[in-house]
Amino acid sequence: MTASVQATRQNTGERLLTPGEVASLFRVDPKTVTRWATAGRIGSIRTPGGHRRFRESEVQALLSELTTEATEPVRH
Amino acid sequence: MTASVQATRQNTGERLLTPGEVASLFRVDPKTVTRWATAGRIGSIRTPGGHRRFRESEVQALLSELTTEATEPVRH
DNA sequence: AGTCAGTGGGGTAATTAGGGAG
DNA sequence: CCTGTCCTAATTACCCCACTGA
Repeated sequence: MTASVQATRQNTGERLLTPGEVASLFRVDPKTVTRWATAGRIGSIRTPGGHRRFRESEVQALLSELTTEATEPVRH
Repeated sequence: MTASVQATRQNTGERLLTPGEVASLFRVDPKTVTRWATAGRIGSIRTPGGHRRFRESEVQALLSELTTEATEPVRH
């Protein structure tokens, strides 16, 4: 089927990450990532079952801010 | 859309997605989408052979509803 | 007639959510 | 204020084999 491959990429090429994957990127516990989502520090998509998925683009953006590492905490 | 793209179209112009396509959108396993249908979390249409198809509008609505969880003011 | 990726059904590990205490 | 760990329950992921769909 040729349509399946195409339909997969229709959504702006937005890749989603699991809490565990995000946790690995930040070197933190998955629970911490969950708290970030609850506090609204990072956007999240919930599956019908209640599990969270995170946009890779948003995660990358947050990682970029970390590499810019200022001595002063980022005011949000 | 007058040319080549002749995807699965219903009378209502409703596009149908396969379990694999829906799974890609939510970053879950196709089997998980099947469980959603079994649990009634998402509507499904069965082919004469028993395979499930899902309405794109319903899937998109699910994604939209569950996309923004943070009601807290997010400042950047 | 065939091929072959995708799906369904069943069952068993691995993640995750949520609260709570350190 | 933020994070890592412990706990139970729920959800999800990966394994098998047989069938469907294009």
